[in-house]
Amino acid sequence: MTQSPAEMRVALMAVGKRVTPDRELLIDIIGRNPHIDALGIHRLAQDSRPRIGLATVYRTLRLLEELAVVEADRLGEGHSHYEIRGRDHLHLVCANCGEVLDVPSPIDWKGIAREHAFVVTQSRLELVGLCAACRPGVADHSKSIT
Amino acid sequence: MTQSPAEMRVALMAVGKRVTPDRELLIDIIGRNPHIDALGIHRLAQDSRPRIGLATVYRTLRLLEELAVVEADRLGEGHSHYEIRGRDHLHLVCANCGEVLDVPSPIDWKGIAREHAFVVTQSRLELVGLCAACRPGVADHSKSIT
DNA sequence: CTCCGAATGAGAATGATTATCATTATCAAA
DNA sequence: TTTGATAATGATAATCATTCTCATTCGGAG
Ligand SMILES: [Zn+2]
Ligand SMILES: [Zn+2]
Ligand SMILES: [Zn+2]
Ligand SMILES: [Zn+2]
Repeated sequence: MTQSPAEMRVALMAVGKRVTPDRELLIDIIGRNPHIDALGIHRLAQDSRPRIGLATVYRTLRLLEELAVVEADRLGEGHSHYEIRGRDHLHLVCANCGEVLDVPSPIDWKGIAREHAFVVTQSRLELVGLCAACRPGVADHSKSIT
Repeated sequence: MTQSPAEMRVALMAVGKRVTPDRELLIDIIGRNPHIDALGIHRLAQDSRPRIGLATVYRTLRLLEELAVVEADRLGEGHSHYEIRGRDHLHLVCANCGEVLDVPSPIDWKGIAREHAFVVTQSRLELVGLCAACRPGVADHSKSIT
């Protein structure tokens, strides 16, 4: 359940997919930028490969999700953010500035799964609120709530 | 942080919004059908008020979300599902049949919040996996994964 | 009853994501 | 290396959920 940019190569080959330059670049970008979104990935990718299309970004993201190499989270916004699948953790999402804190997961989902005869394959946990910098009384950071 | 179809009336009036027949009907439907989606709500609403528009459903959902009367969850799918805000709980979402189990939340987010100087206003917790009926080796239920 | 702002319905617009299709890249066999 | 089969890609159209617009209707204060 843990992946690294290098292990992706194995995951791809395991299902007969090619390890292309595009795919190596994209997984590398995601690895270096936790919680980045599709457009952000595309923008960064174009620095190295100007002709890469947005469709390839989405296609690759979906493929890597299916291979359980990356995972998507909505993080309170209307689109997805991606990160390499790693240690189980939850997200503290600031509703004001968008800051996302990764916190070790306090959930014993093995126990919960056992208790409910449920096979857990994925956990999405997020707490939305205000980060220290955005506490009431502090000047706006960026994406203020209307 | 807990609401009932009746309390909505108070919440609406508190911010100068009207308690219309549409709104009463919609909140009632959501109350009776946990984890229902916008189209489902619209379909049921039309039984009582054939002329109600989908826009009204979405407008009302957004309003009730802002008033913290209902909350939305993605539940693994590409659209939102709604339920009345009640006891803090997490969702066990079956990736195969779509079944959603509500489980009391095992998360001490007060402690987490304190620890990270974070003011938590909302928690979205879900575990995706396979329910008892969909365990490997069991015949398909409905929405099988491709 | 009359007036005005709130609420609604119908449909256009938007934004994210996916599908299509013609073209290009890859890799193995000849 | 050339060829041929197949996977991957780019450009763009299509989809899907949700939001917006605006003309019309509704509801309640006066
Ligand atoms: Zn903040
Ligand atoms: Zn994270
Ligand atoms: Zn199931
Ligand atoms: Zn629930």
